[in-house]
Amino acid sequence: MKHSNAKPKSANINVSSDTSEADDNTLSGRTTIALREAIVTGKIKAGEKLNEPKLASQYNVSRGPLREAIRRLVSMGLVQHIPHVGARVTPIDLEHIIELYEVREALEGMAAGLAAQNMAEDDIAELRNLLEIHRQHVEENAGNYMQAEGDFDFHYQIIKGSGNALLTQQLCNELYHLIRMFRFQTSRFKARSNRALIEHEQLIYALENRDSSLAEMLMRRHIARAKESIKLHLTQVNEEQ
Amino acid sequence: MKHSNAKPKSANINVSSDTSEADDNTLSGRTTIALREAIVTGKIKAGEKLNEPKLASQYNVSRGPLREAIRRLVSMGLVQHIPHVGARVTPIDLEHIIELYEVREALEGMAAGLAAQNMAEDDIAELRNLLEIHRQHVEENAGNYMQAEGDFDFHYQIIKGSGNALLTQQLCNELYHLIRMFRFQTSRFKARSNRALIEHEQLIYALENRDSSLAEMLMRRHIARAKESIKLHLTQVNEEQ
DNA sequence: TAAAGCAAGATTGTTGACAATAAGCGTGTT
DNA sequence: AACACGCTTATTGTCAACAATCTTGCTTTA
Repeated sequence: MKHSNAKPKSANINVSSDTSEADDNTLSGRTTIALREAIVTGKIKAGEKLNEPKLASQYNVSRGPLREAIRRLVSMGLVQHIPHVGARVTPIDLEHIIELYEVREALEGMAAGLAAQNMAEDDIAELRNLLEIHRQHVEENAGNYMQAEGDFDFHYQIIKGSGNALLTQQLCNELYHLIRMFRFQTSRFKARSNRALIEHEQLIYALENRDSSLAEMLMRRHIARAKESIKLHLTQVNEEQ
Repeated sequence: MKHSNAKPKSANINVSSDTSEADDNTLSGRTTIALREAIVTGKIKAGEKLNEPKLASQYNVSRGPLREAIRRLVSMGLVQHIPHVGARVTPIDLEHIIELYEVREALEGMAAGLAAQNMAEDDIAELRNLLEIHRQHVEENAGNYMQAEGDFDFHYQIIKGSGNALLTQQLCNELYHLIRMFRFQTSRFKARSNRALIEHEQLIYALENRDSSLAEMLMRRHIARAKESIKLHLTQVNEEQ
């Protein structure tokens, strides 16, 4: 919720509004969101232990709701839990990231293909607007940060456009925050902004023409390229050390 | 756990052993498994409400562990939960099933492609044994029930062979039980046994030849065909009513 | 000196009671 | 007679205390 202040309004329409979390007006629900954001943004660092009594007093709740929050984050993959030992924030290494991008490639590829079949004309037109906003941002700010969030909006819209609720659930509620966490941890690597814009434009073209297999192929390549880019950057970093 | 008694040993090596559930020696862990099986096998019917005090006394646990079990099943998609209202077993309709098979097509397609690259020779050889066992069962029993469980073993092995832990987690721990629940509810439609055997054999061939794109394509078609078969059967049923 | 065992402390798992919310039912009003 | 309001009851959400388990540091022994 914090980072959305500085964003342009139109680029923020759907990211945090329809994830069915605002209406969770229960203590454990709110604690889940608060804890999740703390972990994703790095306020609680990767590998750090989650001490129940400590965190409970910190968030002004009892251990009950806090435990429930932790379990939900476990099911998202943000936290690892060992019985009778405790929970700690999932430490992410290169291998995890690659696995994540392979799953995204499969899932979002399918989503793009379905979106080409099912997405409403208006929603595709909306994607073009989004693309223009992103283009402006890249030109103005030399493409950092905003681009990442804007990129999410773009993917988000296409996933929703697939019309597959399970697919949307898996990507937007489960894996989404894992991706966010990773991006926060490796936010030093931005690049690929212009390239991504071109790939997004091609994708919109495929959607407009209702070309399902092309849309799927473009999305898969788009994500596969991002994966390769990350692999390259991160292995370089490892070699430096 | 019940159905594994009658199965041949080699076909049961990995289904319920390495899902990291046997070692969850905590009350909530055991309750999760018990409740999950009750839901999957239909002892608790689809759409039925989960009353916490009632179930707690039924499973001889307090409400705490039981609530935790329910939340885990929610994250698996087996149960739906509304704050301050309660939890009920997810009612499955045709649309849900189609969505599930689309996700499987994407995920297992990717898994097959990766398995062609990463799977150990011995494990591929083991698949051939599995196939022969299945073939015998189809011949002997005119292909019912066993085939479904045997089919799982086959897919299970390939998914694990992908070497992608996240992919395996998503399919074998999250979606797997949703598929099982659906199959229990629609167990009247068996068919496709011979066809499935042929498709499995082709898939093994692709894996043996390390042909990644062929393996992916065959797996996707295999699942897409199963989807179409179900769609056909279930729409027929609806028309009858 | 190093390794094994033991004991104290801290942490997680579990329980039953209390508070808050929603559903169902009856009554009263238009 | 139908609708709306409020009360009762059942159910979920939350809490704080208790039990079981693990970790840690120290002592003891080979």
